[in-house]
Amino acid sequence: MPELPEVETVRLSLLPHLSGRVISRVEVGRPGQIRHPEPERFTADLVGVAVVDIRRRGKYLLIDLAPPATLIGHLRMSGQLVYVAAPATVPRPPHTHVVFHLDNGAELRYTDTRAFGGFHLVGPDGRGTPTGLVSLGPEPLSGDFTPACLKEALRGRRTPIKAALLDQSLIAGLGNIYVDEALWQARIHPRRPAASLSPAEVVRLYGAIRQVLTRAVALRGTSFSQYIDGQGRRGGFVEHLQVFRRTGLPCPACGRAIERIKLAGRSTHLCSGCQPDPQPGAEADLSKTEV
DNA sequence: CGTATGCCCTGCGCGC
DNA sequence: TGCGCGCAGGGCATAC
Repeated sequence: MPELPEVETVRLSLLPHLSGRVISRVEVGRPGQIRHPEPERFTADLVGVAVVDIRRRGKYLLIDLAPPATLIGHLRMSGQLVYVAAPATVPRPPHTHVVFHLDNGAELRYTDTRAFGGFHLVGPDGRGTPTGLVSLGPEPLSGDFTPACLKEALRGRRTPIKAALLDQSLIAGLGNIYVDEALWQARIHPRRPAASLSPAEVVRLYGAIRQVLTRAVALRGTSFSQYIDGQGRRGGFVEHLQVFRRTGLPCPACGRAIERIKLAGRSTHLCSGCQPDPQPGAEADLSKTEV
């Protein structure tokens, strides 16, 4: 599941290959993945267009083009964007929904088993920009993001801190993996109301978010079964996960078994020793959701 | 406005 | 062994 570190890794791995390349043809095998404009116009408008740069905002990949336009991609759960230098020698994987042919004979292939991801092609007027990108919160790894920013984002929110951190309009780029990891590192229970965090806890959480994301980017993200970067390589952060997908294994800090609960509609991993429950009385309700 | 819920989609793991 | 069911989950529309 590509989150900020995985999308950043895809960006870095694609940039040297795509920069300056011209799109010669676009194949769309599954029109539903083209979100804007209509698939016919999408493919027509991209022919003869050059790639100038690749940026990232949250989990969105922004491919800047010339003449001026931006190809905006989102990988969602299972999307993969892979550069293939010699397409004739590499069979297309199943669920390859979009193929961008380049002027050097290479292909940029978009593969997505669950087909949640997709593309927007947006001109200089910005029409067709995904609503989630318009309302996206601050970049957690930018210099602008400070503990005061985090405190402001959480202000007045009664929703669980986990749900707040997953809300892309509050902070950009965090998903299920890195939220669980950051909350564990900050020793904060995921169910704590967002606005109830003390100033010291906000600072701890801020540091944890920055550190977890920075390390994950350095290790080229986390791979389970789906995620690979633009060259088909797997991420190295899996071995550094402390709680995520480690239900029943000992907490690296205290040795207590990692628990798994359901929260904000997401599976949530935590250590009840290191992350004290805000409502210990809700024990009976919790047991129903624990796995 | 803030918060909660359901849907999109496919592969996989579980239970019988 | 084989089948069917339910879960997994990011973002967005919709409802309250």
